[in-house]
Amino acid sequence: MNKNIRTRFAPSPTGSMHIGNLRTALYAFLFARAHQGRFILRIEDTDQERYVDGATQVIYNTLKIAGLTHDEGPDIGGDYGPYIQSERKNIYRKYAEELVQTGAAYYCFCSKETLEQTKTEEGYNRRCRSLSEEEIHQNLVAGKPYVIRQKMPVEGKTTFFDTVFGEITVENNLLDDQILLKSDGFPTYNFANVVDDHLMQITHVMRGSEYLSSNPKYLLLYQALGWNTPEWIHLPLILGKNADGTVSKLSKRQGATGFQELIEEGYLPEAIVNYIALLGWSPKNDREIFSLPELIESFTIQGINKSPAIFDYQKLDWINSQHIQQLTAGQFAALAFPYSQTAGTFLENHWNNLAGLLQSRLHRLTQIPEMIAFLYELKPYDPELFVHPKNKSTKESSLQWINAILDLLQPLEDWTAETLKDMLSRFSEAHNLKFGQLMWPLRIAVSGLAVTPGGGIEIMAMIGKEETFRRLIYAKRLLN
RNA sequence: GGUCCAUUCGUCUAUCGGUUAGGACGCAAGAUUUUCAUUCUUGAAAGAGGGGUUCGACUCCCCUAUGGACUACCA
Repeated sequence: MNKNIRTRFAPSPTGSMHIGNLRTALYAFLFARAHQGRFILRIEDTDQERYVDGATQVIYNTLKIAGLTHDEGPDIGGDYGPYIQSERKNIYRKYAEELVQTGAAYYCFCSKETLEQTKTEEGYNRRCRSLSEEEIHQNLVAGKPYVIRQKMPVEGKTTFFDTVFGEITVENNLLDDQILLKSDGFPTYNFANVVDDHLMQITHVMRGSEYLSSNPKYLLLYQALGWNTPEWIHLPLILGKNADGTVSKLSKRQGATGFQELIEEGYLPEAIVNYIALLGWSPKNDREIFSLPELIESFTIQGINKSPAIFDYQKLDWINSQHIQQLTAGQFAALAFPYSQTAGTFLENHWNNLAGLLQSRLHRLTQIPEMIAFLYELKPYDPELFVHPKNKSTKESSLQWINAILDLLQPLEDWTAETLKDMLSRFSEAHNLKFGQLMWPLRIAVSGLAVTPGGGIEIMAMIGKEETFRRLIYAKRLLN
């Protein structure tokens, strides 16, 4: 085991944290932790136009909530800082100039407009490759804006090795002279990334496979600078399913794609982490439910898959329900309570009881309000609900039993689930009734719903005697 | 268009030349439960197509098809 392993997560502060980015962070984190290595956070804010205020804070928050703690970063420092690229501006210039000196890069004075116009011409962006020393000098002293471009070899091939995808070879003449340093003095991602990964001594570079096709350029850059290359580990993409059944890069249209949005939809952070870990990685056994420490224990590079994965909300729902059920009753009650805040004090008295009923039937915390709304207010319902063949329940039998129950419970003082259960089961025995035949109409009457958290007795106990009678009488009228 | 990559049930995946191709979500049926849910049992459901290599291919090679990514002074 190599204890010097260093991985990094290098997001751009552009707003919300996309699920795909979070998964990249997760894998880099898991790999570092699994090998007692270090996990570094670096902010790539080289695009002045896309900068979003407060976005860096979103990154910190997301990593924190997800449990992906970093060992070095802008907020906590480290030996290889600064960890924000905008604060490293002159570092990139130095290396870019060095590349110009060694002939691996060159000044380009073409304006964006000229390039746009000549886009169809072959080699349109290589015009400045063959500028004479004199021309370059003149342009420079004239203060003409310029960028620095990487000079790609015109012949031969470049081959690199990726741990997941294997050996990949491309023809050098297909590589374009990408910009390393922009005219505003900032580096491009393509350059800053290479420089920083080297300077920060990153040993394993993990990133989405959308970068696979530009990797030859990075290899050439490492070679031109005389640096050793890191191990490249490209990750399969996460795709989403469209309404028409086609598949494309996961986007808003297909549902929540940001970590924060998923949290708002009622998913637990540990469930989201668990699910995205499984999108593109497999533990090679049948296990599916993992905590973060368990993921660290199981994670291996060999388990990373090559083919893209489609984000499936149904499976996320299931994983979320599993994590909800693993919560202790106390944890769940505390977590779920804010979602129950739709009405007054009545609920607080029964909250623990109700929470217990909810815990095993939830996929998302946000389902709580709709599931418990009937407790506060009985909505008008269809009397056909009383009909349930499996419980031998008809509208006639329902009316009969509701009448009988009204009489039976009229004198009851001790209105608790235990007593109710006791009285009702004795009643059903005495009348030679299947319990369901009695309970079906009761539950419908007190809830007005076919599906409820808890059975009729629990509901009756929670809403109290007075409300129970009010609802039973309402049902009676409905059935008459 | 060009380049690169990918292709096992609807979805996530296991299989690293020899398996009745396994698991999970979802779906269906059944059991349990005072309903629903939970839990349990069972079922339907897959190697894109065509060529090779091999005693033997899901697995290796080639072609085709399909899908995706890249092709920015964005990352």
